[in-house]
Amino acid sequence: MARPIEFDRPQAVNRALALFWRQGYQATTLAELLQTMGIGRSSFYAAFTDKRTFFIECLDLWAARTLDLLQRARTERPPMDALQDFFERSFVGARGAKAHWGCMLVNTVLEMAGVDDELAARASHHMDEMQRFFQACLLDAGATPARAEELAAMLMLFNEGIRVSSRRRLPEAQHLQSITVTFRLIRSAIA
Amino acid sequence: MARPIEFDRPQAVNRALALFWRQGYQATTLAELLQTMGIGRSSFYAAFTDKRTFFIECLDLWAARTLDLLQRARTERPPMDALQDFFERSFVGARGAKAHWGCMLVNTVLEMAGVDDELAARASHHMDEMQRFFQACLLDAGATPARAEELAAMLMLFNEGIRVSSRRRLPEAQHLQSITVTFRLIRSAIA
DNA sequence: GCTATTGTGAACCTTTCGGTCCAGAATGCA
DNA sequence: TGCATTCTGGACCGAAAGGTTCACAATAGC
Repeated sequence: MARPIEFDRPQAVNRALALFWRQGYQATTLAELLQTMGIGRSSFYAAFTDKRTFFIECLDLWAARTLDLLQRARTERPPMDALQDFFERSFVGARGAKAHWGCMLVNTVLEMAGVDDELAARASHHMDEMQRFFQACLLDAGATPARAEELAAMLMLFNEGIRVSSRRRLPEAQHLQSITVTFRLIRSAIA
Repeated sequence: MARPIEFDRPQAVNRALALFWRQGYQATTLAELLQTMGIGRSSFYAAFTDKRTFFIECLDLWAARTLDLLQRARTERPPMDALQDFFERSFVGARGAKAHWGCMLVNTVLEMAGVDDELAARASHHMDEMQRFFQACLLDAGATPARAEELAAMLMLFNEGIRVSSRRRLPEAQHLQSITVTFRLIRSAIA
């Protein structure tokens, strides 16, 4: 053995992920990535194969973290509260400008559909997983199976909408109000 | 005078618009545009200044047409029917794969926010116009001013959501059902 | 302290991007 | 018919993209 990896891999990935999240796949150049990650070209290619493969790694990581966030909230609160908190925290808790970056899955679907369908499909697949989680929460909250499926679809639609909306940089109060109104509606539709 | 313009400008713009709509701004190359429009490079630059300016022209045109579609439907039907038809027709009436292209304004906001904020803001502005139209319809349908504003925001959120959803190529029945459910909800919230 | 091993930075390469330029072709007018 | 005008196709350009290569440097084992 010889020289070990000298850069902090997780940290570098985190920084790159933020770039992809904010700017999308195409608009993020390799030069930007390298500068943000603080590594050289050859180190990048040695560690991550290429830009596209690396993007997939970031995308999957983003999805895994988001799902994990949901699951942890679920252990601490009643199911519907966990879901509502998940949305609210995207806005009130978000440090920096993260609140305006939307959802990386939604961003990717819209950017890559019709351009790189494999990437779009992968993002879409992760959204299916999220929707199944919504559905499980709704079931836990007492909805009938049919109702839970219907409402989970509505909730995903709401998710897609509010993530688009958050990229428009509208006044934050609007988003919070949308969340309140929507969840009031959904809670009343469970019973 | 001498040689007149030899290509069909409106037709060329229409074809280019479809490309931008489907693939977005960045993924659409000049070479693709020229081939689709059936014109040469210099003709393009003579007629449309440059790619970015031309994209803005297409974006504005798309918005104007959409708003026009809404306004015409409004003269023919009761306000809420006009709105619901507007959404349904995006799916059942759409010839070709257009149903999977979503909304060019939404697509542009998500692609360009954080990359070219002027383009994103312009698309967002057009969405504000649409939302104001929603609001007017809701007022006509008998909602109180405050209620109309709130519901218009919800309807725009729904619009954003379903346009994302339509790019995911999910079974079409799901979209139609979302429309039905949402409008049933909104209609009942007016009274 | 020498050497084999392996990660690194920088120079380099190919392709493709958006944009410019110009010679020539096609027209209206005299 | 000939001239002036102007639009067109295609060659051309610099910049920037993603990706490859390689000499060097830093380490672990002896």
